[in-house]
Amino acid sequence: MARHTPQTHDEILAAAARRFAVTGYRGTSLQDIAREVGCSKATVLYHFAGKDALLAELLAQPLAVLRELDERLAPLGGAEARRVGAEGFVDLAVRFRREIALLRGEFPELLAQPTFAHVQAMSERLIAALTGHTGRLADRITALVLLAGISEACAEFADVAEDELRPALLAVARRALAPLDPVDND
Amino acid sequence: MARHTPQTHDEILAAAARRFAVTGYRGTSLQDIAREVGCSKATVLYHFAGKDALLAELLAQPLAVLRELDERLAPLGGAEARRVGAEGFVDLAVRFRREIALLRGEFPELLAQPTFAHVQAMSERLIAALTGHTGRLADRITALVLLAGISEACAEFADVAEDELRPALLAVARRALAPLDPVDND
DNA sequence: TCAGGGGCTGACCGATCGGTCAGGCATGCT
DNA sequence: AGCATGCCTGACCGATCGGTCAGCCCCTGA
Repeated sequence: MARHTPQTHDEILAAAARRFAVTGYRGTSLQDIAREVGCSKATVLYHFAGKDALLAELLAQPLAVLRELDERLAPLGGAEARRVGAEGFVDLAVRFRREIALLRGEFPELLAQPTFAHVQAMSERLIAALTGHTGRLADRITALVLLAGISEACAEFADVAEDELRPALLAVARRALAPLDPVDND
Repeated sequence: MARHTPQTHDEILAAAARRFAVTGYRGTSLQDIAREVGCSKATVLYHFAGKDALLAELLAQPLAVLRELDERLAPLGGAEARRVGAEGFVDLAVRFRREIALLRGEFPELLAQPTFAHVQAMSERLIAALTGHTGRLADRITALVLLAGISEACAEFADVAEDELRPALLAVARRALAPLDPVDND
């Protein structure tokens, strides 16, 4: 039953990603992951400090990219913040749609944990950027509809090719954000 | 500790709605609900057949309205289907945003249960209606962005007044759907 | 040849879950 | 008074969760 190969670490990670994407983080037990890999639950916990460590490793790369977008957005304002924010987030969501899928709906609960507190702060700044920092409620509603909608669409259409998903999402974002700042062209 | 009043049923229901909205359906235990009511867990299960019965009763009304929208949508096509679908769903989401909030992200898992199989079918028909039944992938992506985004926005802005939330969401929906069928006017 | 260590395991732990059950305690009808 | 009924409870159940631990197997290098 045992693989006796040092790549077990990666196999566990891949299996966890698959299971999380189907049944969610909470809905997936270490037993489930172990069964999919073909090893024991203890082996999973030998390679990873805990269930949360598994999730953290799976999310490390997309979170790093999100942080980069956050920093890129910091000095921007108005129409440019909106454009860069929208394009940056669509790109992020499309690239890491499998990782987004495995968070499916557990965003609120998981982000409430102190481990991911900075993520919540970043997403709030992203929403502010998408409004062009107007602070108007209607604009914030629009921005949230886009962020949540794009995330869910990426999770749902995980099997669709990037170059088919990305332009469609960009088009929706542009349409939804279009009238926010009429000065904007391009 | 006991209330000894026949309205315990309603108190449990209200407490469950409050807890579900904060920690989600899965994240809320019968103990949590009982503690909030000030009764024992056994009392909760005396008034309700099970945890799922609690959820079913909380969702009964919004699901009935969704079914009504589904029937209203059945004979429609093209631009009219899109308009009625968008307005109907925004109205539904705004009216029952507290119920939507308590599903927060658990939609996929909960709707996967056979109990809610018809809900999934209805939401697929709703997406088809929002595309004007074109069947194009880009249109289906747009529709899903809207459905998921509006749901999440309603959950997030549960405290915003209806007459502030509804027009903002309708505006986003109209903007996002606008170019789908250029023949459409109004 | 044999010691050492990395990889892996079954057995086990305490906690918590949803749910069951027999019985207590008022109240109201006969 | 006696009985039935509705409401509620503590104690308990089996299942499952994430996580721990002592020890086994096998490969490697001295």
